[in-house]
Amino acid sequence: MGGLESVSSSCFADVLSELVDLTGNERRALEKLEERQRHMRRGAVLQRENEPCNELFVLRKGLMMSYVLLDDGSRQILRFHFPGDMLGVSSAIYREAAETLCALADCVVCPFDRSALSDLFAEHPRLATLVLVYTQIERVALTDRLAALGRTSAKARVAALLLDLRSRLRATDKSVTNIFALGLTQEEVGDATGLTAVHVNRMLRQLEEEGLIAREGGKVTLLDERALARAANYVNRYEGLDLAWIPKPN
Amino acid sequence: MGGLESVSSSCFADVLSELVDLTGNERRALEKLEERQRHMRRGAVLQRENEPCNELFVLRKGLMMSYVLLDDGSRQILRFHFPGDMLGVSSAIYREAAETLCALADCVVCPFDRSALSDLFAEHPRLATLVLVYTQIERVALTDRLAALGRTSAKARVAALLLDLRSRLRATDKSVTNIFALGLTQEEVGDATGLTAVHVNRMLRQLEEEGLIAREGGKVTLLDERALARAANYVNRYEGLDLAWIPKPN
DNA sequence: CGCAAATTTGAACGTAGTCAACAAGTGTGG
DNA sequence: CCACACTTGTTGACTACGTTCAAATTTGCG
Repeated sequence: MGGLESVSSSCFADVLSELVDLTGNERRALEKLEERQRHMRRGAVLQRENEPCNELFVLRKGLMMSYVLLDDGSRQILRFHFPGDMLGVSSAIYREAAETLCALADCVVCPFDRSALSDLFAEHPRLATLVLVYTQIERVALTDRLAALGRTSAKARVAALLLDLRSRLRATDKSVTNIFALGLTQEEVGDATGLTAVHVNRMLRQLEEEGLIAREGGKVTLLDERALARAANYVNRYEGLDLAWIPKPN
Repeated sequence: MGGLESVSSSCFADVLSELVDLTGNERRALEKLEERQRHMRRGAVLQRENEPCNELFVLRKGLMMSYVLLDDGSRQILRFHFPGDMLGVSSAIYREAAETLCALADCVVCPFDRSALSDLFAEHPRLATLVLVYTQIERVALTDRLAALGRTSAKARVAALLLDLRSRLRATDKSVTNIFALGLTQEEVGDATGLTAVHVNRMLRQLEEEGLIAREGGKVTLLDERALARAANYVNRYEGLDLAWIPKPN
């Protein structure tokens, strides 16, 4: 995908360094979390809801999702995960995982022990603050989706998903423009937006008929981002941060 | 409400000490976050969406909620906040608040500066881990609601709200039984569950007709908690924790 | 007591779900 | 290379859950 990728030894450090400049020591400490690697095929499950989970992960390559199953068999996708994301933090505090982690494409993940987190914080308190900041950005993304599911139309939710996926794809791959492969089935889009696959199909068609998007060969083109964002109540949560209060490294 | 309340000098420390035993030093450090107090009347706004927010808060007394407004004017309540909760963490990382914090009853809150968090983590790394654990319990509660809004019926959402409110009330006040005042209008229940006030009313009536709850004088009685939990896919997220990996204090 | 807010109920409507059938891809093994 | 199975996408007809609108009633409170 578009030339050489600079392969850092810590994907998570790359994400955090978008927030503040990291010191060499901090980088090296983060690299320890990604010493081990595990390859996964599309469809493979890394962690299953209600099963013991002793590890956390950094996603190094690929695309994953976390979801829960309700007892009528329906599925709610909670979050899509991109390279550099830390996975399984919320499950790590329970005896049994709160959500399932599943690969949507061939992936590379780096597993690490829960205690590695406390160790990290003990030696690098500023990283503790940054990890908290990272999890809170996720929290705001989750509450945005909560509001979307609770209070917006089917069309708005689908539009919001398209915008969000595109901007998160671009965060890891600058070459992504307004045309991209979404890499999800309509069923998966439905499970993320709280809709049926049938209705997702209708909403995509409607967005297409209104000239907001185009579709061809599994690729989506965002034709009118302004109108999409308006239809979707979309806010990019990676902008507008204020981290000036985080102390300089010692 | 039911006798003398043990007034600790840090409500948040009380919450964390449900997770692990705190040292005297840790407690004293947490007390610093609650040195200042501010009283608020029911309906008062502590922080408004899209306005600058320089502070975080610990809720010491009362009941609050956080919500967002969509541009069609509808409201989504994100979370109810009880004594001992830390508020405004996610907004503190932005220049402008991501959500509004509003008092549902007369409240006492303790404001503190964002930098107090980094300072706390620098001196007490174990508290950094505990704060992370605290925010992740909240995360799981949010994803439970995300799944409820996306995939469950109106009746299930209302039932889940009743169960959740009761168990969280009881967490701060052990005298709460299966009968309690919910302290919310049906409109507020609707804004939390993604329903209209009218439909909330019908769902409450239906739960009543089915013998799952009783209502009288603004108080709700949970008559059949088992059946309610079944109807609601309810999981108590304050159980099942595993924090044995957190190191002992030095 | 009198007013405003909250609750309750009914009727009509509309968004999204369900069910079903078919088309278009996608991958596999013969 | 094709036949086959299987997943995914597409479309239509019908259903139903929850909304909207409106009006009456109850509750809380100054």
